[in-house]
Amino acid sequence: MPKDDVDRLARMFKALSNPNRLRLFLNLLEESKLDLAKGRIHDCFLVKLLGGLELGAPTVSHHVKELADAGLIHTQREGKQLICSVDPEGLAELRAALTTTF
Amino acid sequence: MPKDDVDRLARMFKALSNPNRLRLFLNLLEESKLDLAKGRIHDCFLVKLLGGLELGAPTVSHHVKELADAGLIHTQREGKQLICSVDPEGLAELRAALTTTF
DNA sequence: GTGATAGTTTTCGAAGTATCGAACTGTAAG
DNA sequence: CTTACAGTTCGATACTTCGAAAACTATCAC
Repeated sequence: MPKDDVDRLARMFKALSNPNRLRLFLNLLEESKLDLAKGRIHDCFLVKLLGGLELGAPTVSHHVKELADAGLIHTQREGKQLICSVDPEGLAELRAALTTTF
Repeated sequence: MPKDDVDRLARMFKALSNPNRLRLFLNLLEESKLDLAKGRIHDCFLVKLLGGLELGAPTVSHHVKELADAGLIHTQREGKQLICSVDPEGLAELRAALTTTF
């Protein structure tokens, strides 16, 4: 595998290496799953993603940025709120890297 | 997902978050794949896994320990050498966490 | 025993990370 | 215009991590 690919992969894994950040991502993933039942990709407010994590606003903002920079989630403003969604391509890359005939 | 599970997952991701360590793991994964053709789980010397990585022995030793502690690989001594193999359960956990109906 | 090989432990400095509080920037509502 | 809300940026602090050098341990060959 080319060095650049390994580096990008490592960056994704790093984004998931912090428990709080991982929780954010898993919550979003779970929301996406639920929402697929309704036939569309789900978007989610930040507040909703926190789900009991006791973190300050600046910290959350930082974590969301890390996930976005790593290519794992997508964000967009909608009025006052920030809407997050899982980036399907990033997720697919992760899964592909871990998939073997093993 | 329970906090303990999230923490253990985060630890696995952290083990893969360093490019050099990720390369070690991917090399081992690749070796495992090749060897499945011969019908057994593959073991591999450290030296072989390095594959051009320019790292000192202490650094490699440290990385291997991190991967083992995270539950991603299994190690055992064989004479002078250390034999590494992928831990199938750890790998399965990772994959399960990233697998959705998404 | 000696020497060589393969890996480990300890320790260090440089660099990076997590979290927070305070101050700031939109955006919507009144 | 003012207030409140949602998130961001900045700066500080405490902590972690990567990689290396030096010294160590364990194993094999002689």
